[in-house]
Amino acid sequence: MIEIPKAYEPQSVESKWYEFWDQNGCFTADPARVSDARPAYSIVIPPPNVTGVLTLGHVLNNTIQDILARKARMDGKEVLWLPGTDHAGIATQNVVEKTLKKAGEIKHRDDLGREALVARIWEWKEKYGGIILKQLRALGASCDWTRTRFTMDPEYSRCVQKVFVDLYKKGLIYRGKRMVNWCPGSLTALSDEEVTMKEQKGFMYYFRVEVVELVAQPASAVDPAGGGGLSTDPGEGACATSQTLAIKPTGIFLTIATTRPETIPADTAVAVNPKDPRYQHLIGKHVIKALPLDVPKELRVIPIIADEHVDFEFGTGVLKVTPAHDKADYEIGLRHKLPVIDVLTPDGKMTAEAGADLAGLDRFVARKKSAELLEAAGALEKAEPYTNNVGFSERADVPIEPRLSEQWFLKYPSVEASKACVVSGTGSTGAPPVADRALAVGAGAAQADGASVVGARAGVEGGAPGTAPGAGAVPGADAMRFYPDRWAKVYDHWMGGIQDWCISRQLWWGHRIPVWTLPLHVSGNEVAQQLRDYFKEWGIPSEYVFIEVIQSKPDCGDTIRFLTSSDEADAASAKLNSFFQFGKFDASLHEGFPTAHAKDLARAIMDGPAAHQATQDPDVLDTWFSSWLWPFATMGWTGDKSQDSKNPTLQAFYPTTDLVTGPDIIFFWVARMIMAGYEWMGDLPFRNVYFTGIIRDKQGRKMSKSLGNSPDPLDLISQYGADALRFGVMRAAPLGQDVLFDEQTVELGRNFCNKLWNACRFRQMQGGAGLVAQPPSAELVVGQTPSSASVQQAPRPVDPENGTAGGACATTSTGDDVCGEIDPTLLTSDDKWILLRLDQAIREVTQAFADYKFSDATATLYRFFWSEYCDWYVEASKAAFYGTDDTLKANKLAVIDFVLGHLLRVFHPFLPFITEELWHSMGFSKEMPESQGGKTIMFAAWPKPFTDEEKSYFQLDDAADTIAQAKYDLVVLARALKRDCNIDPAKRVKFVVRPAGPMPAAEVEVLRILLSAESLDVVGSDWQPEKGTPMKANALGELYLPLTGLIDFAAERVRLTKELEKIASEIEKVQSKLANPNFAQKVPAKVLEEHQLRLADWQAKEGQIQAALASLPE
RNA sequence: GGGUGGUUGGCGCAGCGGUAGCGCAGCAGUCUUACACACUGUUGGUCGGGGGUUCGAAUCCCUCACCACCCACCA
Repeated sequence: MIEIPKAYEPQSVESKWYEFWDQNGCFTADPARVSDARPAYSIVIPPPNVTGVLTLGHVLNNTIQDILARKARMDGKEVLWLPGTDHAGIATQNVVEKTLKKAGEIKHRDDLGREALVARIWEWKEKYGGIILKQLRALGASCDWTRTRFTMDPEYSRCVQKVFVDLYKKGLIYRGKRMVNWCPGSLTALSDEEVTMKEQKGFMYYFRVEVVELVAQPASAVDPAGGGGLSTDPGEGACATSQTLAIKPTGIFLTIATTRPETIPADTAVAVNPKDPRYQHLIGKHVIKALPLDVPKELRVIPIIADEHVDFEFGTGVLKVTPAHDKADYEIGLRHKLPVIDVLTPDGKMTAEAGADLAGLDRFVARKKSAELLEAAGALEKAEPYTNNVGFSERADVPIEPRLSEQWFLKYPSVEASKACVVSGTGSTGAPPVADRALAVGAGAAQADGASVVGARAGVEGGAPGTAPGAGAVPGADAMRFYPDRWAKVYDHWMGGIQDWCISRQLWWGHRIPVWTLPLHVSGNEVAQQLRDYFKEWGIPSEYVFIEVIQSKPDCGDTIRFLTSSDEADAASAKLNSFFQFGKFDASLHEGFPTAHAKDLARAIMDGPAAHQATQDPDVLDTWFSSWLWPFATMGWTGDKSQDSKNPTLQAFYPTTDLVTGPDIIFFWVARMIMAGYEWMGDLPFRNVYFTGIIRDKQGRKMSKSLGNSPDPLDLISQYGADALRFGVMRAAPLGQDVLFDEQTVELGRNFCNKLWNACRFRQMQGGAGLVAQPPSAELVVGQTPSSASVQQAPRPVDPENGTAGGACATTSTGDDVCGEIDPTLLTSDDKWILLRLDQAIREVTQAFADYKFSDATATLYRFFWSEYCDWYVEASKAAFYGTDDTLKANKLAVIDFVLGHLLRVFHPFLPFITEELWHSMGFSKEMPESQGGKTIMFAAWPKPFTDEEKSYFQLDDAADTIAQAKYDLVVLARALKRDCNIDPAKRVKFVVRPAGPMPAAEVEVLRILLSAESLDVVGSDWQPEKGTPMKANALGELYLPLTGLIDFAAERVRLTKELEKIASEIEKVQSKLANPNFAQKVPAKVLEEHQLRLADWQAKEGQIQAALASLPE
């Protein structure tokens, strides 16, 4: 006999079952099993950073995914939950660089060099990377670990390269010199999305400049504005021609407001609004820049220009134009052909061009310094405290610098198709959110043209929300839903104003841009053609390599640009690779290399300076440029249509069903995945997107290391158990709202598990010991019960003590010799009540799933299990268990088993470990066929609510429900009565009941047990209580608490009067409503009736109380 | 500046047109033979302010206030 411990101890249970699931391949998805009867369900994990460790955010996110996956398995779907990690360029490189620096191995990344550093990062990744995936196991995540992917897996890299070449060929990727967000901390360009605005306190500096006129010398008619003196190219030096201009002071001063005085040396104009009457007359004149002071005035002359961009309300209405260091200014510079002076180094220090006073200083030090310089020169008018928004690098947390640099940009593909493809997801009435799909639509089969998608949207807006928008359309091409749907607006807004994406990063860790350039001294076209022939000879298909001749500077020869999605496994590509690494050209002159051609080529290329070698672009791609392919690149996508159409995984599981992620990456990731999905798969990447909230502490603050308010989930798991953490977090996480995390909620989860544990223990004790050890009975297979599926699903645990008094095997009157069969004729009102509650709970939880309202589901589970099952049903069942009627006991056990068997299954997605443990130790697993719960509860069928047939089979009518409910109500009233009469709650007292209708002895006993009464006498209408006996009454009858000689009449009078007052006020409320002539006239009949009933109800109570009051002796 | 979400008892939330509910916490009892990680009972709210629609409003509309987040090149 196995004794269940008094308290649930999760630790050993959790590791045991996780190992069991894992080793038995329970998480493994097999596309071959997908069929009409077994639809596919898929989720791809939002890949955590490979450097990541588990946070509460991950717990929230992955618990939801796990719940969805487990529910889908119980629904009989073939489930793929695909895990993996992201290489996370900047973050990972930073981590490893820091580690190396800390260890004193390097001072700077250059100490190692590119190849060595990347090798070290790989080393680090192999050793420490993906810890988080291991941690997810502790949480119970049912990921298909056999399919774990990394965004820098060779196959994945090939996808990235392929996509790059594809986009390039489509003309969507281009290289250009643009203003980008430059991170002086990480020394790389960033996308707009990686910049977060922060309010910063600083100063608005007002400084004066003198307006001058320039008198051109006849000798040199140079335009001072565009003059070489202010040339962009420092190598060409200051333009001496300016010196020949005479400066004529005007005595007029302009005051300029700026927050960045350190950029004054980089100003190349001063702008005013052309409509600004204050300054119109100055347009075309010049000013002398205030800085740098060590440059002669003549060299600091900049023009006053007119530009609409200038807001004359702001500051002084005069804008200093710094094309090198401000996006808007750069635009102005372009419009007015202004020169660009860069005074900042990549790491944010002032260059020599900023003047001797500032050169070498950090930009923020220089800001103060330049203010001082202005002040010293008498140019500073004032400095006012000022708060403005400054863009920060999300990763490095330093202010970014707008910086002109040469980068790769992407014009987003499939934008039109991706726009407005999201429909409202609120209504639960619509198509099932968890889309059932038979064989998934593969690439090419689906048509997601913009028109049909937009049409779907229009239909919804046209007043038919919730109707399946894609109905009639190509399967798989219907729209996507966001939960909560308000994010669709955010998505639409972003899609509407979409800007080209800067995809190159000046880092070493990542997907290196698959572009090589080869400067030539000969005709590019000729060489290009030669090369194409060459590749042809090698057998390299043209789609693998793209060759073009690009424009070069006039004094140089042509440059050839190659793009290739190289495949190292491919012999031809190996040649290609070695070819591009031109330094190794000679080494490649071995067998198979067409020597003649090679020589020609070598001559063509190498007949020049050594610098003229093919070099690969040094930059890597933005991490998101690989993650946006995640839904299909993880499934073995190749981009080759015929190959992909034969890929069972892709065919079965793409598009994925649900995506669970945070709204903070809606642009970074979600939107881009949608575009990528349309572009390369011809279909959206997922049907539903669930946006989690953000985890905050109980004061509503974001979790952060510095605040120390972010508990380690693993600590919580070891302290409370994974189920407890899951349940706690889900309870606290309503759809669409941030989660205020309090450890207390995990404690509550633990208590809940413990309660569940003990509820099962109670069942074990009633049935005797040894449930576990009992072999399964052959005849206990599903399919023998009367009507229906759900009854058939009801597991009936093997009774331990076949034949004993406590056993469930007492033959029931149905005539079946099935153990634990519920005999409907023996069901008490309590039994029927709990079955109805169970039914209701199953309905609610199932609906909550359909709506993605997991906190609703947990609330229902909590209520049903704790408040209804434990507090009432189990307590009531003790009447039978303490009694002597074995038939009744057996039937009671059958009901309990039925309820627990369903309960465990409904709980399983939320509490996978404890439910699995109990499923087995209670013997439920022995009841079920191997594939439907016999082996693991994971594949047991999700409980269904009762059908009408089943309800009538069990005679689950409202009457029984009402009786049980009234019984419990009366118990509550009686307990309160005991308190009101100042009776020690522990004292067992005698009650007397006068039932309003017939009341079987068993019911009376239940009532007695619930009241924990010493006795409960049933009396008839002829019985008269002693005057003033405290009484409570409801529809069930009147309950007296005879207190011979103990009644405090005065106290009782007070109590009753108080009660009467309350009732009177309720009556008054209803009456006044009914008295309103408008009310009776306008109100629906149902409401009117309901009010009248309520009134009658209160009045009846009033009568009872009044009678009691009247019976009190004077 | 624009947008979104929120404002219901001490805390966290539900209710979204017809008797203001739940869970924690609090308070008072109880080691009642599943569970003190429990049980029983119980105190707290004119639903942010104002206006409107309605027989009736926490619930719909308008407006204001505050909080949070997102977007936006105001130097």
